[in-house]
Amino acid sequence: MVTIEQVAQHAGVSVATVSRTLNNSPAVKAATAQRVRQAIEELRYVPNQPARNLRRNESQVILALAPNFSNPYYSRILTGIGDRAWELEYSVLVCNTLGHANSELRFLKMLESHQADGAILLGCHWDYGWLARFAQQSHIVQCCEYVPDLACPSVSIDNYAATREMVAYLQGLGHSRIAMIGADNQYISTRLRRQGYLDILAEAGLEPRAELYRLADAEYSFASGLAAAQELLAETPRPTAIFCVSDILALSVISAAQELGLDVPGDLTVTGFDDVDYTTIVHPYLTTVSQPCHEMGRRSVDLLLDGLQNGKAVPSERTFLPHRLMKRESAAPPKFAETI
Amino acid sequence: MVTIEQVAQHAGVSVATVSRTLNNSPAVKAATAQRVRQAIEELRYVPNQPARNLRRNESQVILALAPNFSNPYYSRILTGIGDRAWELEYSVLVCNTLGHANSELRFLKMLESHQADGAILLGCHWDYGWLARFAQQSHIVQCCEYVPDLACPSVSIDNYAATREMVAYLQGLGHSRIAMIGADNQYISTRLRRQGYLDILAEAGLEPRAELYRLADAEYSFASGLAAAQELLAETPRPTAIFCVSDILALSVISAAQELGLDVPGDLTVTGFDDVDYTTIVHPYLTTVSQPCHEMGRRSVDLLLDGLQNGKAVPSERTFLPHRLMKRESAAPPKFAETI
DNA sequence: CCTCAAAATGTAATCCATTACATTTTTCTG
DNA sequence: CAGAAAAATGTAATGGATTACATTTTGAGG
Repeated sequence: MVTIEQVAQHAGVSVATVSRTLNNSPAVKAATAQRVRQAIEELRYVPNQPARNLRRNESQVILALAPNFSNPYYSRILTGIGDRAWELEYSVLVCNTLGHANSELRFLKMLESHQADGAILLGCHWDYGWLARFAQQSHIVQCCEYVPDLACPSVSIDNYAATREMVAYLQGLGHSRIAMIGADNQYISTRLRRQGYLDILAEAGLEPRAELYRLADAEYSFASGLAAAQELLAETPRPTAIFCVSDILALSVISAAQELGLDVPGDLTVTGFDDVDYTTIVHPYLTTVSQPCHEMGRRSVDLLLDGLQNGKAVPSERTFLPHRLMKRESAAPPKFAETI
Repeated sequence: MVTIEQVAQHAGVSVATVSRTLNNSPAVKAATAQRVRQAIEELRYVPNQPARNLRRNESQVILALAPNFSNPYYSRILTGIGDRAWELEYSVLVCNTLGHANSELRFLKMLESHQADGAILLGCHWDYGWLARFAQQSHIVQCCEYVPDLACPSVSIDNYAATREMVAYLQGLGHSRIAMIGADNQYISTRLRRQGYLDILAEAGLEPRAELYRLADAEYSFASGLAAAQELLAETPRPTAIFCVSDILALSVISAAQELGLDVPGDLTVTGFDDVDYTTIVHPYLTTVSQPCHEMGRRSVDLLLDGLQNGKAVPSERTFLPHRLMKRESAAPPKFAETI
């Protein structure tokens, strides 16, 4: 292995000069730098990054913890993170936690052992005391979700506003019997969407009915969506619209409806959330809320590195990025306009 | 920061003893180890991993290069890689190359700079001389794809056999006008699937016709599949079955068919490849070839670490994992059985 | 209780780069 | 051209662990 020492010898300078040349220090004379660069070239020297990092006490690595990056929603955010990190010459360690606390803990310990400089958390659990500790001691940014009272910057959309907008849109189409499929998890997005749904109903003078609010499992699985949909569609009178907190759930509702011979959107309006790829693969194309996933990922990186470089700027700044209502084919006015 | 020295002092031993305790050396007396562990506990000491790695000349990190991990096929393999690495206490740096040569190169350079111990390549490009160099100097494993004459182990399914099986199945259903949508890339899988298709047609005494073989773009995009499908469906006589080299392409064919008022599988049989999640979200459920993605990922890690530990075992061993024909709804006998 | 091998522990070199501080070289001024 | 300031370079300490080798401790056997 070629070391900096050998380069120094070959170029007839000291290791300090080689190091300075490597780091583009202005203190090196152009001619000397040239000689050093040539030596590097000739010996095919590649600096040992870990050695450098040890000395500088940094790793140039950031962690990205996600429950499951097979989920296209997360994978798009991770792509954004990866792209931005690439531009800034950082590496991203992607950690599939599967929502397991011990996975999250083990990955976050890499911060303590100096294997990573900071972490971006996508939809991680926060019921553990140790997370608050990490947030204090390390550089952490939350993406998609955030814990309200955690001193830790976050990037997300305004889930409350987006939900109100969507449900208001459905009301505007003439729907009044609007059901919702939420999810059995503690995410702030889930809570805010539920609140948005309830509030806008209330504002329209509609009593929210318990039988029109169902839960899918924590991971928004297709199967659990199917079950919830079947229950909702068995109600009489049937809801004319179902607002789902994820696109997969919306697809499961469409599937359940078709199973019953119902036409979407003719007999039933269905809306999703996130706007992942497969919302426009088969008809009816899904009416949904589009999140700027890629940008959210990029922003998280910027926020994290800001903190790393300038020493933890604003501790718990909340960044909300704009969402977009994607009006497509799965939502239409109800067949028999109801009177309110 | 707490260092090993402080632990040593606190426990009344030397740094060597602390280090040995950390690494579970049998040379340490049980009582001493106990004292050391207590000191570690009390001082909340966490070893500096980069320092250790520098000394040991390893990083405990492996690279996983993928063209695009938003693609569910890759993301499932990456999940397998991540899971196995997690078990073996390795970290995985996931690199989204987008198929760009300079991205691949920059990531692979992390091997030279000792930031990673080895790399797993998923469907990367191989037209560059430097890749052969890396394969020689570093520990690399190919997953999904492989370059025939590269001395580098690989894990994949037998694409040739799988394709023959699928096309034979279609022939068995009574199809003789079987079209294919391939992809405009140099992957060995693409080549082998094409060859399998051509060979089995030939063996059935059927002249392969150029107008029944179309190409989607290199990334199997939905849009390019749509275009190819439209061309194929405009042929007269129309093919009765279309074999696609990816599930997304198959979905695009179904979409194109429905646009023309054709029923799948009534009027047209469509098959995919890979068996990603969304093959069973809407009807008709896709008949396709299932790849053991998760296991392929896990195997790649094992193969890589074998090489790392035992110093490059079998240089270019090819591992083929079993695939499975998933007979579902999108394939059926042709409506008007043709005579051969 | 002595001797000696085995077991346990310690000392110091090592991994490879960065950087504070010291030293030399260059440049500029009068 | 001397002398001082500025620029360029060098020396050696440093980061935090591992480990070869040296040393001390322990315990068995006589």
